Amino acid sequence: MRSEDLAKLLGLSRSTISRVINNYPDIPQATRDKVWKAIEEHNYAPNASARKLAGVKNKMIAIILLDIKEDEEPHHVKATEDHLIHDNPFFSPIINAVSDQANKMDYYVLISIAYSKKDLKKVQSLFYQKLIDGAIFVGTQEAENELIFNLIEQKHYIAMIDTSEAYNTKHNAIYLNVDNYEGSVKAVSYLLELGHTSIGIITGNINKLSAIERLAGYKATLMQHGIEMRKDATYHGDFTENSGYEGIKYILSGPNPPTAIFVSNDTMVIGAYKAISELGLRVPEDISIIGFDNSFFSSYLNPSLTTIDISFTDLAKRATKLLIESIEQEQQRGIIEKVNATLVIRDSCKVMNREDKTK
Amino acid sequence: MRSEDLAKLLGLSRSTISRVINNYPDIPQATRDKVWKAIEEHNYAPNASARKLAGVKNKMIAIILLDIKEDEEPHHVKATEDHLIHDNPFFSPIINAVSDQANKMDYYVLISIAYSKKDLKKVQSLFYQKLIDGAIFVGTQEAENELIFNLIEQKHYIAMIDTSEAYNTKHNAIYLNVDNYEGSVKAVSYLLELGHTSIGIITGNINKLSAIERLAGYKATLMQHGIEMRKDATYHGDFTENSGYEGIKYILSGPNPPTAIFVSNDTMVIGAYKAISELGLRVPEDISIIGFDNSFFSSYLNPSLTTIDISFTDLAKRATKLLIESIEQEQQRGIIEKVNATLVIRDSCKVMNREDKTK
DNA sequence: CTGAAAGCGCTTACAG
DNA sequence: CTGAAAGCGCTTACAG
Repeated sequence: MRSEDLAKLLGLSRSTISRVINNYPDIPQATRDKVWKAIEEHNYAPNASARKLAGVKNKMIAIILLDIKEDEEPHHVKATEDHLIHDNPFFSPIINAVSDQANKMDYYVLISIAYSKKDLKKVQSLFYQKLIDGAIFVGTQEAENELIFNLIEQKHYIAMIDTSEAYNTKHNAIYLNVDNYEGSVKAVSYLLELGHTSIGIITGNINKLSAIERLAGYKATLMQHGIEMRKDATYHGDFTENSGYEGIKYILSGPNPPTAIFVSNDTMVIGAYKAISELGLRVPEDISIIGFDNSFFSSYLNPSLTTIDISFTDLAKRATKLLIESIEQEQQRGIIEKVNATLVIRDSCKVMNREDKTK
Repeated sequence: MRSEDLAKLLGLSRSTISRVINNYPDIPQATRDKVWKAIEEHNYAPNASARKLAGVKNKMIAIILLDIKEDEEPHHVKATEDHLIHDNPFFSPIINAVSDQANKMDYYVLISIAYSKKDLKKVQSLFYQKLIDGAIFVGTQEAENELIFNLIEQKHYIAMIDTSEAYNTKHNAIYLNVDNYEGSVKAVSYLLELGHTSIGIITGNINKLSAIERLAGYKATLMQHGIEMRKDATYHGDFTENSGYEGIKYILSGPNPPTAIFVSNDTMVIGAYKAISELGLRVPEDISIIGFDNSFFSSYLNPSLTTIDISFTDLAKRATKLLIESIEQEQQRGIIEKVNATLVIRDSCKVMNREDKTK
């Protein structure tokens, strides 16, 4: 069914059909009703390609998940031979939130997962083919910057989630990031409130901004309370389960172990719990543990993990909203926003009482 | 950049540009090279809408996640005020696998999550607008059937994952389902092999095909071994965490509790573990537990859960492959396939030794 | 081998 | 208020 057919059926012209569909004024209610009725009846919908070609907006954005393995593996990602990345705790909430927000604003969402430079070329071509009006990139690394910055310079609308915003001043794009610093301040402050004064840390991969910021928040909070970082309670991990395991073995082997440990992400906590159990110790009775990320599994750990939630849902929604607004206004925008990190209290940290402290 | 511009630049006609892009024969290698070089240089890509309008296929499919709450809540789904469904363990692996398979076959993927009848109308319109060539529906329920069957009759290409295939004989669509029966046969057989002879069950919501089939496999396997189902070791749950909790309390309160329990999905195991812990018992020393689904969290439970894996990845890949093949051949196909369920052995079931048995 | 032209199904000034 | 016509950027018979 084409608009032509519908027009003939009703004794009208295509122009009129088009006008009622596009809500032009100056059309008598009677024709309006007649047309809409026929549209419903015949399941007519204007051909999307024809509309687009005639100048109407697509209303389509893409969400691009990057998992490109040139150097090291990104955060939390374990790939199988098949390149599946859904183990990434960001995956579901981000896609879900983008989809919902876009839907709410009447946009379609194309999903694309890029594992290689070649896949990235395809992403680029989404813009050149004018298939999409804009895109949200998740998890870009240094190596992808050039391609993305090119796109931005070519006046395409782009939002980036969880990417260093170092370049923002030069680029008209939307950057949404986690407030890692604030998150670790909250984590360490909580431990201090519980009465812990000896707090160790297992850091993430210190090449990553997130690891650096989380460490900085830890350090600053301790200093503010007149506590110094202890070398023997600090382990440089890399965000993997195994480094959490090693970290615990290292830190708890000392003569005077801390009473609490800030583990820089939840994935490392899995290894940490294993090591603690092997040492015959218990969480939180013998050692308090706090994580970071509020990964999907953290409430299923035993004991359930007190951690820092960084609402990827919120991040994704805001990115989507800002991107679509920017598209609708036909104006590129340079925006940096940080999303709050919040403490999620569960069962892995205990209150210190006097005996514990003096012990 | 339009093909016209490129043509002028090269002193050729649009026809020729189009012919090299679409790989027509009878074009001298020299012109081919010249054109491709210019295409690369100028980031030219044919406008997708124009191509589509001129008759070239879209190469776009949609993945439709249904979560419509007219009667009861679907399987495993907890919705927040925001309608997010990403807690569903199917979510990530299915989207990821569809995306990867489609990408491999050079198709784009549109994602749509439908929470209401109204959303479903939008999905319908994806077809009418000719935005997509076909779609994969996940988790449809009775109420959505009419709309989907209409689409099928209108010669649209459709695949359905995890839906009753009862209607297949009437409809030319691709149905991919889990072999629930085989899965529970495997679960119960494994318990029998370990030496358990007294095996309880917590069923799922018995209105659902999956719950019925899982129960049937359990019953049949016991019968085959000359064991009868015990009323006092059977609890009718509903796939929720809470019903797992209640089920354990009920079954283990009897005078002669079973040594193992088949819990019809992993979500209920979370509740079951809680109840067992409250009763002061331990898994698997005091009671063996086997689940179903191999949900993302099952390896993080403590002890890690022995369960049945139903590879949604495989399911989704096959559905995608079949759908796209059907689109390419321009022929609707009626296909039903069941995907294997496999046993994943972890730490929640113990071997029965003689003392246990005679006890 | 390659160009001119029709046609895909819309939207939107332009007339009336 | 509404129709006829141009135009969006391609592809593809049709000629040559």
